[in-house]
Amino acid sequence: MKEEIQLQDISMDTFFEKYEVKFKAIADKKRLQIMNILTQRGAMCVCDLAPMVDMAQSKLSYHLKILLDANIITKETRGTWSYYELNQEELNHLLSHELCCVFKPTC
Amino acid sequence: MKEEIQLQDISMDTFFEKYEVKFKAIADKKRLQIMNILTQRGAMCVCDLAPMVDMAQSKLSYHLKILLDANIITKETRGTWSYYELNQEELNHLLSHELCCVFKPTC
DNA sequence: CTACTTAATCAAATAATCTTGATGTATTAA
DNA sequence: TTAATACATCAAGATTATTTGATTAAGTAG
Repeated sequence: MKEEIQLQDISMDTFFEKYEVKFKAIADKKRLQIMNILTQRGAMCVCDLAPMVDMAQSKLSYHLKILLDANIITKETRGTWSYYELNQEELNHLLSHELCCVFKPTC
Repeated sequence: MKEEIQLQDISMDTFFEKYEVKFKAIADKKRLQIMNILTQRGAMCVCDLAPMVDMAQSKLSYHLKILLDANIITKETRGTWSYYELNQEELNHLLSHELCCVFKPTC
């Protein structure tokens, strides 16, 4: 019995950690702004996104990596360009329907 | 026209800040664990919650304040006890239906 | 009143995150 | 080949967040 509870605790802990990463990724006004732009424009490369969010390239790459690691966005490299896009499925699992128009594609 | 865009930008900025606070509040495994317990047990006082999450009182109060300030939980003081409870309405506006059983009351 | 319980808050120490400018790598264009 | 563009990554410093133990305040019980 004790082992079962222990096992349960461990898996819940892993579960909480997983959501900590995801919520942490979207818990930033700049990253929410990035998500909002990707909601409206679809896939975008870093060089087009940078002026829209008024960020230096290295800073934008840093924030995009956080969203990417949390599986909030996806990345597709074509030539020397990297195109980033919202991960619609992931966001549907995470956010309310209400937030659809702002932070999730297909409103 | 420019003023309108400016105004729009300012309000979007406020909007992103608001969600930054809310997502930051739930972007922590300990606070997610607290929410999970409140989901299962309903309103609880600090002294009963503390041993369940294995936290010192001051630490738990700190985390509860973050959730309270973000309107994720509500507080009701009775005598010397403070009872904390999930804010169901707020969470429904924020999280997917899927997360209902874990982090939101009434599954 | 005194002792005890509950819980908020504070200050200091520690830890985590973010910003900045520079550097490296790959691709494209001349 | 050379120059330019796109973007990732790094290291240092700056900023925020968290933890800890102590203190305070308010309520309760004897």
